[in-house]
Amino acid sequence: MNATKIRSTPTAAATATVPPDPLQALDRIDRAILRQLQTDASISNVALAAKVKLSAPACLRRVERLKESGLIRGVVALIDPKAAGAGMLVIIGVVLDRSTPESFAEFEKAAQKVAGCMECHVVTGEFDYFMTIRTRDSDSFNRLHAEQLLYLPGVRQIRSFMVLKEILSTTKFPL
Amino acid sequence: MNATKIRSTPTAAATATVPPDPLQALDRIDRAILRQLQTDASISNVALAAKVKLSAPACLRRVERLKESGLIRGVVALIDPKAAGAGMLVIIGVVLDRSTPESFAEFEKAAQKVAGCMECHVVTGEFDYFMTIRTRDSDSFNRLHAEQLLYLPGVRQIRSFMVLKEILSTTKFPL
DNA sequence: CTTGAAATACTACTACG
DNA sequence: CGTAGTAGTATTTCAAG
Repeated sequence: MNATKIRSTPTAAATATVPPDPLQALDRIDRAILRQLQTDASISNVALAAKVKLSAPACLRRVERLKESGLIRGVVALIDPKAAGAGMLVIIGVVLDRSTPESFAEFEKAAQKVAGCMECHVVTGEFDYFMTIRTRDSDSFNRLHAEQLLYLPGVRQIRSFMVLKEILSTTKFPL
Repeated sequence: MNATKIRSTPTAAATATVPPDPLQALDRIDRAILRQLQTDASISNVALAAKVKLSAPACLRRVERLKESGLIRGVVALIDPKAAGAGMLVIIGVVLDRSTPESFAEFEKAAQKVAGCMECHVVTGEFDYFMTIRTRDSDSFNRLHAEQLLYLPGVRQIRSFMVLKEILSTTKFPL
């Protein structure tokens, strides 16, 4: 009955400089909503409301609040890579020649334009960047490698890890 | 005017054993739909129809066909990791002790249960697996590392690459 | 095989208690 | 938060290209 109070009445810990875990600050219903929308957001609001045992307007208000709060970053359609003819995934470790701000900036600008680049991250350790690239097959990757990757600015070394099997690839957040 | 014919009249190349590119087999409108839905799928069908200059029913039929064909794998809400208190991303390279089917199977089963594991892939090269894990901060990752990662079955070595900056992280497919 | 116009059923959304 | 009402949308039907 006062489960919703958790949202409206922050605890002492929640008001500290570093909130412990924003997701834990949500009540059971909000978490159920997020679980559902992360799995299938094409569900209608009335159906969602029924699932979480709430009236439609109340449910809609919660969804809108979750969006406005920024917790829900967006609602998107996911395309199946295989069906789209890009069944091959390659993870690439990149080492730059020089570790200067200009070198990093130049590389990042170019990396984002690489066809099929899904992720690009600056990392600690023996690599400067990790990128993941979706492409069709080894032929198309070889072409991409020879024509684009090897010409990325400031690159000393590129190491490719071909993905043989995708065990897990999710956008879902643990709740 | 016969742009739509591409869908209904496969070319000789498309009937070959390996279709060249399923996305190229789509007409301009289907691609516009996919572009929009990959960016924001919370748009109403009438608004989408207006954007692609089609009547609402025709637009809806196309969307449904794209879903039934499997090209659209699903529509989901994306949660902002930072807002969810999991602003830290770590990429992990794993080397197994033995390269036996049992060893791989056992590891994969356990790896999927690791809290915050977003991706897990078998790769070629100096690692057996790459995993990406979302967690809150270095403290929580350290805990995860000590309590879960080090106890994954059959692991010889784990190398962690902390993500310092996420340059690009997209679910969008190039169209 | 696809489209668009009209009609119906359902849903989102608002106002209010 | 829920109920009731209104506005707008999804969905079906059907005629036409």
